[in-house]
Amino acid sequence: MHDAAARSGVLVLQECSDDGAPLERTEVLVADLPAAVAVREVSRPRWVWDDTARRYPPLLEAGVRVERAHDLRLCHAILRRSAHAAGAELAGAPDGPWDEPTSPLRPADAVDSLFDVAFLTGSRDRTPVASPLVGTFDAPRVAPDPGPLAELARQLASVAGSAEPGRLRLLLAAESTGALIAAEMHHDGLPWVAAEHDALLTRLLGPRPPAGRRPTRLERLVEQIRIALGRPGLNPDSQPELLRALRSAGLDVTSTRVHELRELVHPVTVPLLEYKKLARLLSANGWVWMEAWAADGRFRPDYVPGGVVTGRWASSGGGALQLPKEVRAAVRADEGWRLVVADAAQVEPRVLAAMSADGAMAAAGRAADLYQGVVDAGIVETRQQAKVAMLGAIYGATTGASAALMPQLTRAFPRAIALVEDAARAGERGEVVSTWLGRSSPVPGTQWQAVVLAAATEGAQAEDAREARRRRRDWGRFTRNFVVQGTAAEWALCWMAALRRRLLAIEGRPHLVFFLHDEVIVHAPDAVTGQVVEAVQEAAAEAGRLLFGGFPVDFALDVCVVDAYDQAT
DNA sequence: TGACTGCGCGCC
DNA sequence: AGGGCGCGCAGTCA
Repeated sequence: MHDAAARSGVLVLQECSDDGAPLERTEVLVADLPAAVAVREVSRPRWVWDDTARRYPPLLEAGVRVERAHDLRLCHAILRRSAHAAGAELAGAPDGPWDEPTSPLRPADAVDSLFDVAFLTGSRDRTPVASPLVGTFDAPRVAPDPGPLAELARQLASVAGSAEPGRLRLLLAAESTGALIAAEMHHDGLPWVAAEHDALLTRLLGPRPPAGRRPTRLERLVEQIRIALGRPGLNPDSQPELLRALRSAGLDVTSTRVHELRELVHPVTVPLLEYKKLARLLSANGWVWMEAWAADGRFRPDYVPGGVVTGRWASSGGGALQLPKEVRAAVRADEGWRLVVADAAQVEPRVLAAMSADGAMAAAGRAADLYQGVVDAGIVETRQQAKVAMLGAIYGATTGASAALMPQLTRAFPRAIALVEDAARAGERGEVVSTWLGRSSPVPGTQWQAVVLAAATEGAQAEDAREARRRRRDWGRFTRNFVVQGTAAEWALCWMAALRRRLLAIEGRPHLVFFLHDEVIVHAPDAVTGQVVEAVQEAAAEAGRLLFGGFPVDFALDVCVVDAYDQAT
């Protein structure tokens, strides 16, 4: 068990000038956190706290916005694993309180904790100085049970002593800003028109039925399915039951998947496919979902920054990152406001071109549509081929159309392909790989190692050897994808952070309301949508420069200004 | 009854 | 036998 006090109520303020240099020590005793944050606005403070997901929501409730932060929990997770900082004390430490997942404070608890607040400024040598509230602090010695001050010292030391301090600093800043944005987007919410959603459900499913009953449209489809299969009591929601019924009707299927059902010629296919589609809509985004997640005119998902190993965000509850296209009509700007929807085109190939300094691939990306650029360069014949080949290279396809195109792709983009191949080989050897900014892959699990070792021992069974090869290839595909997906996530974080900073300077408080890996939505007053579009574009270019400096890779965006999300192309 | 797993499908 | 997720349901087991 960890000391709860180590995670409670402590936070730090490192004050910086506009260019990021630490300022002289100023001392503020903080008895009221919201007021203190407001007071510091002029001097670009960076708040250092244990966990944005715990600290920021109550501040937002109090009407306070934080411009910059350092999230000790998220940064700890990155630094502990980063190959660039492998020599640091953080890297070898056993699991501690900073490795625990977040657990948001209830607002009432948060208010109590405000009185535990410590205040800290950074001096020029980056040595933290403790406030009187927490006593004298000898940086960078590490306490056995590191509280936030000791943890900050460890992190700063870890970065400073790393092989890539500049990249890691950018990564930690981007990750921390992402955490701020996640909390703000939850607070502000995605505009959601329940009446629109209800109309859409009613049109597709029929009127809302009493609890426990199917909507009329689904009920009718069930009847047709039962008749077509000659099974009066069939429950199409039960996969085993449905599979048995299909097989005893003489259909040669091994699962109930849509792509397999689509191949069948039988009266059941049309109603069954329709049923599956609508049943999915009902269970994932039906009336029950609407009341749970979008009841007050805003959809407020819980975003989980850093929730995916690659650095992508995850979400918890509400399926925020799987919002189906068909319900996006319910996402509608407020009266007098619009939605600026921006989608970054083919981020992963562009990121790969920049990481590998592959000039030919970057040149193909000079076109707004990178895949078309590949076609125009005469490398493949159709856009579809270009897309399949490129994604296959990034995902590690070994068969089919994608694999067949690999030789052409390798000739055209030798550096890019070498980068992903190297990442795959490293993974197969059990090595760690890293993104551009230094987020590293996990070491393969002990099971993986055991299998590979077992297969390498004298007298291994053929079966075991096959299994080991398969596991190795699987892990290689994971590490291959990790470097690209992870770097794309870093680009997206920088894009969003740069955009957020620009939005703060625009009248009328335009704000981010949605983020989906390579797509953002800004809710903006009608009068400033032009400025917002410009800000989105500038932010994309800035993100490219931040990560890749002068390397000439374009990050093309599709941007549109709409009333409702479904109008976005 | 609740915890867990596998399936299938939504998103990128 | 292409990477990463979350979720709801059915089914299973304790």
